[in-house]
Amino acid sequence: MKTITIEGVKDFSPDHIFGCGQCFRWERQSDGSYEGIAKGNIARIYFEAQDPENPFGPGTLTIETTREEEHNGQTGGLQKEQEISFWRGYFDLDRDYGKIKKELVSRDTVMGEAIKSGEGIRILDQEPWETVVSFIISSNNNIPRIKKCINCLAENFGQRAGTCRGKEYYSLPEPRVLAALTKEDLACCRLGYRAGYLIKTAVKIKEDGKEKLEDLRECSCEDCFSYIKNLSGVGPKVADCILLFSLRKKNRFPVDVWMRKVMHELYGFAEDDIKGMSDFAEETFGEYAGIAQQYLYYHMRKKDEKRKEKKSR
DNA sequence: GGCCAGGGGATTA
DNA sequence: TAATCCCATGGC
Repeated sequence: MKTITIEGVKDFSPDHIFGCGQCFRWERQSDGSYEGIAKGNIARIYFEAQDPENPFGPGTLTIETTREEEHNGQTGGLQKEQEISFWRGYFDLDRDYGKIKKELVSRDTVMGEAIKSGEGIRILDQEPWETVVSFIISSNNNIPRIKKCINCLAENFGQRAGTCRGKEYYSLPEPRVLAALTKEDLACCRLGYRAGYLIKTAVKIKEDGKEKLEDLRECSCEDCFSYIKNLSGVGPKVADCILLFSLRKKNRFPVDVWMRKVMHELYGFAEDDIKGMSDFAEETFGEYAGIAQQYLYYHMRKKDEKRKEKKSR
């Protein structure tokens, strides 16, 4: 086990980051830490603010990584400096979210309330292939089941990445592995009709190369969108998620049922006016529309939880 | 552009 | 027990 500590981290809450629907491979532990895997790196992470009165002020981010010697994954054998730089990138630590929050609040009145719900949200820099797979599975699906499907894929067809506190971790299968499978092979993962989309997309990515997907990060939004949207099982909503969560296009504004709810309730849009919502986000939030989306999404989820609690009492 | 099937499981009525 | 919902898309 190796421990990395990064000091002076602001606007950081594991609950907000891992709970805002952007990722599916991290699980909350009873002590409030999160355990999961990113780019083949197994880790347990926790955050402690310097001043408990100011939870979103500067604090220490601790990352415990476990890697087995025989495992020679993509980041295997990295020097400590490189490892720190990987996690800094993954947690988007070089972006000043405090400044972004201030800007968003100044441009819009509803945002203030939304940001208060998820002050410590950050957009993770996830692997494109994993994000493509995850969000194809996410279509018309709920988060617990999406997680189950992804874990099942990794455990049955992925590569063993190591163990953390007794739990075995697997990376997601490579495109060439998925491309060689049939719907019957995938039946154990209960992907439903998404299995066919996944196989078709894996064949396409295998042909084009996984690097093509990574290279899209350097391309324009338009080029990214048209390539990603062309994959089987990817419509405009899923494409926007992939652009925002892994291709670093922070201006994308994915509109799902929750966003429709929040845009309807707090901004007064008609529930099916997705175009109006997107245009409004682009005009109002501009380059930070994706980050604004995360605050709004998390805010709505929180609000819904509270509504349910009230009902059950 | 509108409509409906696709899986399956959890939640609600 | 039945209906509804879920971070939608594909195909007609």
